Amino acid sequence: MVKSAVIQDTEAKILAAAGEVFREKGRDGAKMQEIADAAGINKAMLHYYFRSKDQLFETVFTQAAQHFFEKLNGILNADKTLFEMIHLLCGAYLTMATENPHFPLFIIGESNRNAEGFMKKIFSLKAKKPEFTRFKKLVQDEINLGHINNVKPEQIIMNILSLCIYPAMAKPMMKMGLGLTEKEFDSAIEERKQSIADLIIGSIRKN
Amino acid sequence: MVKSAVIQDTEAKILAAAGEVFREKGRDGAKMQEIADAAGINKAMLHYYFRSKDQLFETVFTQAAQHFFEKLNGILNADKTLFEMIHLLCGAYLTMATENPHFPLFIIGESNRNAEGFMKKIFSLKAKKPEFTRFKKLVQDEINLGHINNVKPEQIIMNILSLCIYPAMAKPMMKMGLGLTEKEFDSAIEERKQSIADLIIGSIRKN
DNA sequence: GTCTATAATTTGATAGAC
DNA sequence: GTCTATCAAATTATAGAC
Repeated sequence: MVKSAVIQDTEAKILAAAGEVFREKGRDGAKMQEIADAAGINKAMLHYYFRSKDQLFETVFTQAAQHFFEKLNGILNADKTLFEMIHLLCGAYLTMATENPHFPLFIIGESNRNAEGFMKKIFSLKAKKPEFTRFKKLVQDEINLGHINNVKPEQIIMNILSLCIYPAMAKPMMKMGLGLTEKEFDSAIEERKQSIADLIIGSIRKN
Repeated sequence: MVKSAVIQDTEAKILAAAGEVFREKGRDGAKMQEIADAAGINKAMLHYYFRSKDQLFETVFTQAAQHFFEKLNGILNADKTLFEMIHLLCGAYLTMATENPHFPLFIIGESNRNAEGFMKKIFSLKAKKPEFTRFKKLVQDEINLGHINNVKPEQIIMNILSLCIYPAMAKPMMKMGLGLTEKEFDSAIEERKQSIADLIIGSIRKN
C-alpha cells in the first residue's frame, strides 16, 4: 500500500472516464471504446471490472447521485433559518450546475427514460434521498409567524431548482438564443448567484 | 387528389412517428425499427424517404425547431406592453413544456452535443430565429419610465424560460423528489400558470 | 411505393496468451 | 491484471421482386 497517490488504480480511472463520457453523450450515445480511450486502457478491462455497459452505467449513475444527495442533505438538515437555507440551496445548485452542466441533463434523461427504475435506484442508495420535511416545516413556521405569504413549499423548491439549474444546463442554446458571447454568458450566470435567492425571497416575503 | 384526409401520406406518417420516438428515446436511443413500427410501415420505407437515420433525425429536428420558433416569434413581435408580453411568453412556454415535455430535453441535448452544428441549423431555418430585440427595447423603455428596476432583459428571459420549462421537463424526478402523486404534480403545474408571470413581474416592478 | 430478404457495419462481449 | 484477437448480437442500410 505504498502506491503513489497520483496514479489512480484502474477501476477509479474507468469510473472517472465513464462518468465524463456518459454525462456528455448519454447512456446510448456513449461507446465503450470511447470510454476505454478516455481512461487510457483497453476495452476488455471495462468488462473485466464492470461486466457490462449496463452495469458500468448503473455504477456511474449511482455514484453521481449519491455524491450529490449527500451534499444536498447537508444543507437541508442544517440548523438554519428559511432565508439562510434558500441562499445556501441556491448557491449549492448554481455551483453544481455551473461546474458540471451535463449532470442535470444526465439525471433527468435517465429518470424520464425509466421512472420506476430510477426511483428504485435512488431509494436503495446508502445516502438517504434528500428530505424536504425540515424545509417544509420552516416554510410553515414563517407563514404562521406572518413573515411570508401563504405559499406551498413545493413551489419554492421548484423555483429554486429551475432558476439555478436550467440556464446552466441549456448554456449553448441560451448563448445562441440571447446572442451572448461565452464571456457575457458566464458573467450573466455570475450575476445570478447574487440575484436568484433574493428573487425567491422577494416573491414570498410579506411587505 | 381525392385522397381521404384521414389517411396521411407515408412521409407524414414517418415524420410524426420519428418525432415521437426521437424525442422520447433521443438521437441514439431511437431505433429505426421502432420508428417503422410506430409509423405502421416497413423499415425499408424509412430509407426510401429519408436515406439515412441521420437525415431523418435532421429533418425531424429542424421541423420541430421551426414550428416552435414560429409560435415564439408571433409573441415576441406582437404589439403588446412588457407585462402583457411576459404573461403571453409564460403561457406559451408553460403550455408547450406541459404538452410536450420531451421536446426541451431533445433540443437541449442536441445543442449540447453539437453546438456549432445546432447554430448553423437554426440560422438556416426558413422561420427566423426568435429575435428578442423588441423585448429588450420594451424593457429599456420601462426602465427609462421608472416603472421597473434596472434589470438586464437577458436575466428576465432566463427566468421565464427556467421557471416554465424546467419543472415540466424534469417531471418524473420532481414528482419523486417532492413526494407528489401524478395528480398533485399536475395541479402544482396548473398553479404555476397563474403565479409565474406575477413572480417575474413582481421581481422587476418598482414599488 | 411497398415489401422481404440480406448485406454491411457498428459495437458490446469474451477467449486465451502473457 | 492487462493485452490482442475474435466472436456474437444488434442495427443501419441496400438489393431486388412485386
